[in-house]
Amino acid sequence: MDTSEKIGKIDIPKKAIYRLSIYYRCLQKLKANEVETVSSTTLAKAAGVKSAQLRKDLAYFGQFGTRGLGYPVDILLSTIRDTLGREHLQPVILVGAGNLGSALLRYHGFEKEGFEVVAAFDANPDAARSRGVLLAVYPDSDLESFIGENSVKLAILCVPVEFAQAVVNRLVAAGIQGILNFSPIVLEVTPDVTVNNVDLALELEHLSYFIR
Amino acid sequence: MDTSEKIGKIDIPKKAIYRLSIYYRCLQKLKANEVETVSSTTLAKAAGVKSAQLRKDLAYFGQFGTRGLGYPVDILLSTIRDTLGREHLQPVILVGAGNLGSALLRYHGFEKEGFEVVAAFDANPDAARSRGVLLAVYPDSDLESFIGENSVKLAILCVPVEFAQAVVNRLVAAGIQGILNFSPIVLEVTPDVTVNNVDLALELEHLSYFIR
DNA sequence: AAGTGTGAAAAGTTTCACAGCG
DNA sequence: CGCTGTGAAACTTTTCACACTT
Repeated sequence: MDTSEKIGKIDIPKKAIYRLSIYYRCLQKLKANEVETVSSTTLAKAAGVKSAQLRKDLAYFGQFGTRGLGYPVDILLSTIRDTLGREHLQPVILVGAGNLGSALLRYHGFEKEGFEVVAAFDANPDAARSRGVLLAVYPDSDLESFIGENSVKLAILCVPVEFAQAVVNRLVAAGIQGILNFSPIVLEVTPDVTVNNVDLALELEHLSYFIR
Repeated sequence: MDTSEKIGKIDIPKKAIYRLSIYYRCLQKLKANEVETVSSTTLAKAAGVKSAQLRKDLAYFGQFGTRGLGYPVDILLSTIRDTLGREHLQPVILVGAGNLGSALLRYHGFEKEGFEVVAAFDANPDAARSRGVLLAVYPDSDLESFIGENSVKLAILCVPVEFAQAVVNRLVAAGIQGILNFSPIVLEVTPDVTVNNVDLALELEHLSYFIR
């Protein structure tokens, strides 16, 4: 029974999944430098973790290291890509093209890492367009039909905090399964939906505790 | 190793400190509604945690609940504020007023939560100014003197990834103790400096694992 | 010799459950 | 009675250390 009945994802620690993304970045850099093999010590140092942790993390989803040698960069890259579900471009929508939202649209950090923001929505599309956003900005009434027709599963949420929960309810009902939430609020969703909170003021507050 | 003294902050779990900020927000809302007392069950629900956890978290830094009644909103608020080191406005600088950086300057999420972004720095201040930033944008050569003269301890870092480590070295040497880092890179700092990473693409990647 | 894979110990967190106070 | 404060149990994650493979 300890041989996992639970298929695939179930028992990889959540934090290990975050680290997988970090490893992925480091491996891309190595590959760009035409490195073919890397040891757990070297990769761990680049990723800012302990080598034992790296080995354990990788072991969660297979054995592909060679003892005495290290890990083949190529194989690790494609395995992590598959594990993270990044084989194909994931379409993403952005809801709330206000100050922060339209900034994110002009910022190309997502595209660089292989996510395509396919559309933006706002209660007032014209205002957003005037903020220098090049992407199509639709009225939020089009949300449901767009999500359905384009099978979008991921959404970035930047609406004002007082509207956040209501918009989330609509997103979830329309089929969104993952939400990157920038509003400082605890969102309620069904258990099959994953919410990731990015709360900038909270991060600063946290820092402020650690400075003396 | 376990030389852990009870000197002030030392042994509150790190995750509890994050939650403290969340509780703080919820309490502010309660106070705005003129609620005077709140039970652990109610506050916990608002914060999205279990009531036992809330009680344990609060107990880390004192006892101020009244059995049978709950916690006094006012006292909790000021205690958390003190614990987080938020008694006084913390000045913050922003380094790298490019796309994301200047967006954050126009976004007022920090000010709303009581942080004052006092200055911005960029290798090319004119370009930043043209992005509609109202705050003073200084050339990055002024960093060290500004930090020294204004005793700034917190910095938001939005420079391109290839410059990030070099800029951080300068910030740390100049006396910065907490860094909110938006570059997708693992920064090396001395142990007395705290780095908080906000890696937007990484958050999306993480979500992408959980959708099926 | 170099470096993975992994059980087992340690450390860190959360949850339980209930005594005890107002 | 209602609700806090908290030891102890349960669970999660990290680290250690070493057998084992190339």
